[in-house]
Amino acid sequence: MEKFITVLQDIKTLFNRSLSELSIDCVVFGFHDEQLKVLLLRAKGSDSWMLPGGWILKTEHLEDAAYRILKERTGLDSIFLQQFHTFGANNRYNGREIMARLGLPPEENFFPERAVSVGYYALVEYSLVEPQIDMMTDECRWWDLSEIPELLFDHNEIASRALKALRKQFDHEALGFNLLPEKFTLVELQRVYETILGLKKGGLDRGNFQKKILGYGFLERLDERKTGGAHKSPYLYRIDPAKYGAYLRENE
Amino acid sequence: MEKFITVLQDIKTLFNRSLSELSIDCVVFGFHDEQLKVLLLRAKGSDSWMLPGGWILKTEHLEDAAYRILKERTGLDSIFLQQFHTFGANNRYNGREIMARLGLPPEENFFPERAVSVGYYALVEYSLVEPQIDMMTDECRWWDLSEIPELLFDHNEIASRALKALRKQFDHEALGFNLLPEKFTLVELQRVYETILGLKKGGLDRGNFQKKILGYGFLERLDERKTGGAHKSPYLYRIDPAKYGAYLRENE
DNA sequence: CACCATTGTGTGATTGTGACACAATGATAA
DNA sequence: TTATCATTGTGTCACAATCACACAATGGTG
Repeated sequence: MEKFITVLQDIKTLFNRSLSELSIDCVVFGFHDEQLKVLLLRAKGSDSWMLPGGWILKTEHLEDAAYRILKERTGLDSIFLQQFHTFGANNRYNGREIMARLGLPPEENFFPERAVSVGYYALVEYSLVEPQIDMMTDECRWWDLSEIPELLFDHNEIASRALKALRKQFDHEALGFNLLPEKFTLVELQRVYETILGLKKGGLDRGNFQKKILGYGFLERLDERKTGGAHKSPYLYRIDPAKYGAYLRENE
Repeated sequence: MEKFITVLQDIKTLFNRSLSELSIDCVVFGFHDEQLKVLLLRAKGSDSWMLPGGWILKTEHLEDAAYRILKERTGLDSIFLQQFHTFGANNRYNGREIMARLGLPPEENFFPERAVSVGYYALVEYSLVEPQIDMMTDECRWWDLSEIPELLFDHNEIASRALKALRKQFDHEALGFNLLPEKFTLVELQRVYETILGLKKGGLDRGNFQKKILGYGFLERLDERKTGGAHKSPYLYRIDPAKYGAYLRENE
């Protein structure tokens, strides 16, 4: 139990430098094994999982806080990050109940009475992420989207709204490559779209998908091909930053 | 100057019952004279205008607070309301500077050091609104969207992002009738769309517009027609709530 | 070196959208 | 009463976008 007392001290120090009524929660999406993944943290000394999140320093821009929190959890600097909703139910969580679930004495409750949380979702390249715990957690790892357990607070709702917002944005913007390495094949990109849209493998017509994506005009076909499969080897593509910038300016 | 002292007392009382680091700002859209309008407030004893907004009671759900604030300004109970962005720049405003602009002594500054604001936009029926001032303001009235002056705080940015969010949502959802009376003609609805999308009168093809809107299947054509024009009189339509509900369930 | 899974690319059918046409009809005014 | 006019309700047609499918090309496998 001593370790919790140290943790409590650390948390209180951070808390005093931060806004007390507002927090940030992040839904970090990754893509691996043809599956959409979400980064979750296991609260210290418990079996309860939660989204990565944190507080906003008193002098810190909201968005900067979100980037900082993500950097702390993933080690990544440049991340596709999108604010999608602010969660303000007055019963979003019950500090004493959470303390109990964490095996801590409820009367020591350090969670603020009430906190509103700004939700962000992030798209990251799975292989570059090195999940890192923070002082409130014991474990940080990827979960399959379909296997997310019951989470602390209102984090299940936040995660499901993030997915909904992501799908909506996917319908209108080209974002899929944020989840892939720098070089990728068009079929890999197609799997990303199928997974996010909730379709089965091959749910999108390959020919039509390629025509559509290439029609955007910001993908650059490399001379390189991906080898290793027992079949014709596909071209690798990457984003042409200049053309992608032009595309964004025209369509945003 | 005494009146400000009373006001300060009232504000402090309210402030103590509310969250201190978080506020709400609302961009209220109305439609009149084939123009999109926004509801603005003039700060007490000054020429500076601002968006209607307010604080969230400590026990109040964020969304309930938004509805309450809108009810206080418009007198309306049932309103189309949409959260669109949370504004968290660390320099969103400077309390002392604002005090000066209001003709108040900067050292009496009662604005909190830092506040994050949740932005909502509302669509209301213009004719039903009775603009009402609050204790911080002298005047509340509609402004033409194109004539919005320089506003206090970051309210110009909030208003312009609200419009952007509104346009985006209009592209994908049928919302126009929220700005019209219960019964309306299809051409009236067309004017709403043209205005919001920034097109000129007739910018949308009448025939195609009607086919598209009626294709949604939730408009009910009444036996009534709108008379008064020196021409063939158009049918009146209204939303069929059951069919609209079904439409929302299918498309949301 | 034949086979296979998959790729690159094309084609024709279907659907959706945009531009336009025209008869029908309230009000207006001779 | 009736001709006129602006506007409405509705239909047509061309074009573009999307969809479903086809087939030759090819890297690895056995």
